[in-house]
Formats: sequence, structure tokens, C-alpha cells
Amino acid sequence: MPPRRPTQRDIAERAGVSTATVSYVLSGRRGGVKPPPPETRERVLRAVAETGYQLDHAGRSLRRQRTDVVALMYPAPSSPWSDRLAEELQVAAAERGFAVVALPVITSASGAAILRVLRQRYIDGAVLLPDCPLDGPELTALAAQGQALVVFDDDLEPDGFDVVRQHRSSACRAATERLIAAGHRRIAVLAHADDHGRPLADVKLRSHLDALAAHGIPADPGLIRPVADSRSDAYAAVRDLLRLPDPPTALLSATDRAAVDGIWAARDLGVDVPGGLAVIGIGNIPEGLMISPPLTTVGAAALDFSREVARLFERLDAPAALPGVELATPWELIVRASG
Amino acid sequence: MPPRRPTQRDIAERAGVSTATVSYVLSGRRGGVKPPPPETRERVLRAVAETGYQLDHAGRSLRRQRTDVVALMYPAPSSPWSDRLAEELQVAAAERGFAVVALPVITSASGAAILRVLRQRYIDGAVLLPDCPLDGPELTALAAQGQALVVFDDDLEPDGFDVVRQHRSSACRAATERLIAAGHRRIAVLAHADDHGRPLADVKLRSHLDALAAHGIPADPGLIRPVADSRSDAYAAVRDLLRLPDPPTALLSATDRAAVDGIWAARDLGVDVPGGLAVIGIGNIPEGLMISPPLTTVGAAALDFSREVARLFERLDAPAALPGVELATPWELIVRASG
DNA sequence: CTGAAAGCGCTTACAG
DNA sequence: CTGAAAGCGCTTACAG
Repeated sequence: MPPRRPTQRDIAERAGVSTATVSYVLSGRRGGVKPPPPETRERVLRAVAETGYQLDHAGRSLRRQRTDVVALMYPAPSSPWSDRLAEELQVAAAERGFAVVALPVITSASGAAILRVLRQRYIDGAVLLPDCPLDGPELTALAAQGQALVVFDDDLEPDGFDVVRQHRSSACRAATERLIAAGHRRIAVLAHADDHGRPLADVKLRSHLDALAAHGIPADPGLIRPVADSRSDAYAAVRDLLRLPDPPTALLSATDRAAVDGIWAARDLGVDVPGGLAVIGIGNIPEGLMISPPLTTVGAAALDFSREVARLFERLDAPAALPGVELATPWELIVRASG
Repeated sequence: MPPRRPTQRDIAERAGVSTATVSYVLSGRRGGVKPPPPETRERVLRAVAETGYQLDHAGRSLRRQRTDVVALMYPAPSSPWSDRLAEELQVAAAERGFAVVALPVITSASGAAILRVLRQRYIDGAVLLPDCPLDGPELTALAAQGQALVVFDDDLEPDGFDVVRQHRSSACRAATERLIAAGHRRIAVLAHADDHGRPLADVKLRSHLDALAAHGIPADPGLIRPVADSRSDAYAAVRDLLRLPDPPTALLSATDRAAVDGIWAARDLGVDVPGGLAVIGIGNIPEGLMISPPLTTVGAAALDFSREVARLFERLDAPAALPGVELATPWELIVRASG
């Protein structure tokens, strides 16, 4: 037996009704029209049970011109933030009969395939976390084609899609300023890596360099290490930095994870934190509260995406296209004990 | 202007050709038939560029009876393992023109919605990591309907789907046996939590209790804490355990993360690891190599899913349904310095 | 209350 | 080399 799935036509024949009736029973009727009476209903449901019929998504979404699927797109690897957003999205989606898929973006691999998911209407809408590889024109085009989009970005202008402002740049600058104000002049940086394994000049690193420049402090390239995405590399890098003849007195890390490893490296070398090395991370993950001393960091105060999720579904529910708006969930400097 | 997307019909009119030709240009022809000549091709591509036409996934997949999408399903939150598998899947999928979606299962929320993605043919196939909420009959039914499935499970029999054996139970038992052999009798356990916040009697906890029973060692319920999924709770739980009048001498944790926090709690209290507290985790995440002392753990030796991914695409490429097979990627006890 | 029929956007044998 | 036409599995105005 070939794996042919039964269709509504099979159910209709079996139940002695039309395919219209099958559809009415299974999916209801629009506009408050009465559903089929119990006897009809039961005949259909029996046929469904007997055959193991399952609705076919392609047929339905072609006809309805919607997929009832939303996506969450984020740069891999996942984080407590992306995990939390996935969860909130799933709860809200379940209430409305939507399914949620996650789209982790792996820089080297994903490219075209992941864009196809948005462009070719696999989904009705998406929340895009920061640093997804989509530019303004692309987002505008997607929005114009009807995709509901809520995009975390500090620079793009809303244009048929909504933009969530985090003001990451000023929050990151505040971290460096705090270190400078405390007298630090040699500040090591654990940065993200670019494709060539060099420090990535992203908003985090640029904010730091801007703050240094604003205070006339020269940046020492030797103190900038592209290890923020690897726990083991971060540990080793900080260990090496602390063994330098002229070691840094402070550490700014593009990720909280690497900052935590930096604290471990310092502790394992007997260097006091923050006395011997002040440490500030970026991201505000829950783990930062667990380390001793607790991690000073930069990030959103609360692990809460309810407004952004609600906005996505407002878009999805709206009868006509909504104009793009700005939402604000600003990052802040969260001072704890490590720096 | 309503956001009507152009269709191949629009492109055909604009280029003065038939929709068949448009499709041939955009999607090629089966069976080595020659593609349209350059002039035709160019007219079509120009119309595509002018209108911003994008293929519609619903139309194509309804006609082709396949979606060219595969999924990775895993219990949330994500882990280095699920991240790595997503990456490998994405690389393999990109080569074949498939898109990858991740389906994190959040126990409370997901249920029905996530099953719909499999049942209603949103996707052509999936890899299911351990502890996804699908039973044997369900998987058999999905496989019979043509879904390509590779399922991590130690108990299910393959039946139209493939099963990856990890032998988690015997590997976990080996961890407890090692502690017992080293003379430990009071072994604390950081377990997963069930829906009521009590220790979840999963394969990890059961293996531990079995090993204790086999050696006639009574289990002390007071030593079993449901904190394996929360870093902060794990730290606090271990701190409290170590302050007990009769503290445990060893710790087995259902997750490496919680084990690492346990080591931190011990170190912060001045308790030597493994001298004062032997610690063994489960999961073998890279972070376990970073802590001092390096974490003894239970898990797969390598962060490598190439065989499982290859098998999924074998299924997808096969002209007829393949019988289910067993693959083996056994977990092992990985002895490092912590216990 | 129910059914016949059109059509969503594609692909693909088939005819010319 | 290209087009007319059928059909994938649904949903839904409309007629009876």
C-alpha cells in the first residue's frame, strides 16, 4: 500500500455527503452560519476516525491565503532570551490556533534557505531578534507582501513592519563609561568574531571604542579578543590576558557567558573580582546572578516579551495592513558586584 | 494598493509567455528536458525582477506533494546539542534545497499545535531528540503517511521510522556505580522537576535508584532535589545540602549545567571537589570542560549528528518507503576530575 | 440543510 | 520550443 493520505473527498464518499459538508464539520463555517446537524456531523467524524484522516496544510493554506504559522528568527546559538521568546510566542499562538516555528540563523549555512521561508509564505509573520540578516528594503518588501513583522533593531525605520528599539549602543557605552569613571584605563574586550576570526566591529565593540575615544583613551588592539562565543576560548583568553606583564584591570565582554568564564579564569588565578579585575558582561542572562560575585551587565531588565508578542498578533488580526510603529524596550546598565 | 502578490500568471502576461514557460524558467524541467532558450528566459526573469515576484510555497507544495522543509523537534530549552543538530541539519538541508525549522517543545504550551505541524504536512520529515511527546502508535501513523522520521529513543521499536539508541539508562547507572565503588553512600541528586515541582522519575533518576537498590543502599528522599533545570535553584540547593548536619559526599546531576553550579556552590563554601564532594553531571556539554575541576559526566562522546542527519535525507531521497532501522550512538560515562 | 462548482498558485504530462 | 489544460486538497459564495 502506497502511503496515500485520505482526502476530504474520501471522507465525503465514506460518509455519503459532499466535500463541502466535510469541510464544514471539520473547520466550521464563517459568519455565524449554523454548522451541520449532529447526525451528519457524526457520520463525518466516524469516517475521519476510521481512516485516520488529517487535514492537509498545503490545500488549506493555498485556499485560505494564510498559513496559521508564525516564526521566531534569531542568530544561533539560542540563548535564554530566544528560548523565552519562543515560549511566550507559543503560548500566545496556541490560544489563536497558530503554530510556532523557530528559525535559528547559522551565519555560514542558512542564508538563502531561511529567507525563502519568509519570502515564499511558509509563514504569516515573524518576530526577528537583533542581528538577523535582513536589511530594510527586504523587510519593507516582505511587509508589503503581507508578512506581519516585528523586528528588533536600533537603526531601521519602521515601514509596514514594527521596530523594537533597545538602544543597545548607549547602554553599552554606559558600561565602558562606568569602567573609565572607576579609573580603569586598560580594559580588555571579549568580542564576537567575524568570518575571518577577527573581532567583529558590531554595535557592542563600536560603542566601547567610541566611549574610549570620547575620553581620549587609546584603544589597545592587543586587549581585544574575538572569543565571546566560545566558553573555552574565553577562559583561556582571560587567563592569558591576566598573565600579561601589563595586564588589564577591567574586562568588558560581548556576552555574559564569556564574562562568567572570565570571572572563573580570574578566580582560578587568584585574581580578585572586581578588585583585581572588574568584569562587565552584555546580555543579562540569568546565569549572571549565580556567579560570585554577581555579574554587572548590560541588557533588558526583564525577560519579558509580552508587548512584542502581542503586537505581532495585533498585526495578524488586523483586517487591513497596519502602519509600522516603534516599540521601546531599552537596554540598561545593570550594576551588580563584578564591576 | 492591497498587498496582492504577483503570481506566475502575472509574470506570464507581462513576459508574453504561458505560465508553463514561467514555471520552466523558474523551477527547471524534470527529466533532462531542455530548458527554455535564453531570450525567453530573459523576458521571464525581467518580469520577475520588475514585479518582485516570489514563488508561493502553498501552491508549489500542494502540487508537488512535498514541502522541502524538515524540522528538528526537541524539548525546550535548547542546549548545545540541539543547537549543534540544528546546525548540521541546516548545512545538509541547504545542499538539497531544503529549509529547516526548529520545533522547541514547551511542555505546558505546545501540545496540539506542534503535533499539527507533523500531522498536517507542514514538513516532509523530522529529527526528534529524546523526550519529545510522541508515542509509538503516533509515530507509526505519521511514518505510514509518508513523514520521514529519525527518532532518538531507547525503548520504541522502529516501524517505518528510524530509532537512535543512546542506551541512556545503562550509562546513567554507570555514574552511580562509580560513586558507589568510590565508597559514597550519601549521594545527592539534582533531578528534573515534574509538573508539580517534584522530582521527575525519568530515566536518569530511575537509573540512579536502580543502581542504589542493586547495591542495597537506601535512597534518602531528602537528598533528591528537583532543581536540575534552574541554575540559581541548583546553586542554592547544593549550598543547603552541604550545610546539612549529615551532608552528602557525592552529587549526581541530571544536567551538566546544574552540576557546574553545584561545583561553584561547593567551591564558594570551601568544600573541595571531588575530595569533599564528588560531582557527576549528565549531558556532556562543552562547558563541563571549562570548570575546575573538569566535570565528570554521562553523555555522547562527540557533538556529532552526521549519521542521523544523513539518514533523514536518505529517507527523504528514497523513491519508496524505507523500513525503520536502529542506529546506535551510545552514551558513556566520561570520567574527568570532578567525580 | 446540503451540494455542485469555482478557484487559491503552482507543476507537468501531453499535444501541437 | 511552447501552450492549453488538468489537478494537487482544500474552502466558500451561491443555488437549490
